[in-house]
Amino acid sequence: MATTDPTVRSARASTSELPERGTRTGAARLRVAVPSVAERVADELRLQLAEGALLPGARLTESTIAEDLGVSRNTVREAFAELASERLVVRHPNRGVFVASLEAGDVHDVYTVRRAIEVSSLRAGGTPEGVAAVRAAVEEGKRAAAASDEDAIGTANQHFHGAIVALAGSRRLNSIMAQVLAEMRLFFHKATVDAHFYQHYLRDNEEICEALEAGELDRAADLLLAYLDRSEDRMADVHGEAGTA
Amino acid sequence: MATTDPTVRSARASTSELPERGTRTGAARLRVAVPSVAERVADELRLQLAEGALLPGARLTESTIAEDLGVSRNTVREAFAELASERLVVRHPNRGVFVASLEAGDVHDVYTVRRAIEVSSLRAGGTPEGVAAVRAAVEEGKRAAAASDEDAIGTANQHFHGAIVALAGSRRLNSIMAQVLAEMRLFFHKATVDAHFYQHYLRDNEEICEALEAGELDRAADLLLAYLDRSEDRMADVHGEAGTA
DNA sequence: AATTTAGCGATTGTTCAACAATCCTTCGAT
DNA sequence: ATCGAAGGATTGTTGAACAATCGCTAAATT
Repeated sequence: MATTDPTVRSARASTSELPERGTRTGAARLRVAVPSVAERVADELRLQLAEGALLPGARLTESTIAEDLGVSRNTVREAFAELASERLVVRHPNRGVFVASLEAGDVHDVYTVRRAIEVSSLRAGGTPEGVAAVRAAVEEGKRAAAASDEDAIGTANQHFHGAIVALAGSRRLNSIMAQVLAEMRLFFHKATVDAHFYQHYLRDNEEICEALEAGELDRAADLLLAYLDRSEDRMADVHGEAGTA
Repeated sequence: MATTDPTVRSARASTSELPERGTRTGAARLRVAVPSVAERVADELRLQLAEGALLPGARLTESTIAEDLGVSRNTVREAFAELASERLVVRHPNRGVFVASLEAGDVHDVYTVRRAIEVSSLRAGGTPEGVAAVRAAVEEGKRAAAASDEDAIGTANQHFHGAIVALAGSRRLNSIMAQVLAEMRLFFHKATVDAHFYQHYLRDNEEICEALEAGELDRAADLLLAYLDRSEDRMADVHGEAGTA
């Protein structure tokens, strides 16, 4: 059992104060929608989550975060509500919130969502710009591979799948996909994958992209489906499978 | 433009106090997870939303709801955050939260999500119990039709589609579908449909169910897809189409 | 010695009261 | 009639307070 220690790396955001919001002396020049403090707190936590400053299982203490970020506990609470709705964090009533961690079952669950959303979106075909975005993500991945930039390869891969979902042109699907990708990112920190983990992806992505560009949607969809299945297997391996039930 | 009047029916929950939670004198017999006050507030609002006590576009004033439900403004705020994450309510910064309403574009968007999720789930086939649940929803609809119970027919229809998604056995897909259905329910209040609106559904549902039971997943999926397309068209009609963009 | 019990400290859940910021409206000036 | 300046109302955020609950430690019981 790779159960993460709940006390590991409890939120010590040290001096990471919230970015000032320009003190607003010179009047809001544009109706740019200034994010509320609660949102900025959520953003900050999301960031720390994404870059692995907060590991799965870590406990987030309200008062600590409130102090570190210089906001009220109540505001932190609202931020928690947001993160919880995104499944990035789990609330244990009366015990606190903890950084979420994908269990074996969750991996399969997440891939079930991805299969549904990505395949359906790909079948939509999308606009030429949409297809171009997919192609761009493929190239981004190739460049990252050429530079042997592990992190960039992973990012490019997420861009690729994000671009596929974007083909459907649905706000809701996009936001669902964004959440799923955020969840997976969380998981990847536990599973620091080695170089060739992503290498396979690059070829697959390109092949899918080519089929898409050629308008062979069925073939593209089949390829994507196969890719997702393989990817899930690999993820399950990394995690240490325990009977998906 | 059927723009709903923002002041219409602002939350006057009158005497709808929150249901007491047993005062907890006799110690919690089971670890039944007592929902927090914020959750109960969200539940109450969700209920009023579902039964049309709060119409789309209506404004929800923090202080009013706090008083009516006998809770603090801060707690109402947390409830709002939850509802907003479910898209049942929209936050206009510094202006308040309003009951969400589906615009023309949203209808298409919602159906895009449904096509992705429902078709994919149906293709999974599911367990015998899952299929039985689908069948049960069909029968429920028939009974409701026999009794000419408009409301019950609609409910049965939602059960039917919920059961289809449940075939995939994915927590996440289920919760996504639940949200989508909640959004649609919201919309239906604006579009009080006439009797034969649902009548067509019953035949379709049964046909899909039969294909599913026969193991003809591809055919079932095609039927479902066609159904969703037709349903979207009808919804768009009711709404008063304005060019889906 | 092992197990249960009781008590303690810490943290969450919730309330309350205050104040700044912002928006909408109304009124008044031009 | 148009524009701009108060005014009022509501949201956004804070800080402090207190009850409820949890986990742990130490005492008490068998």
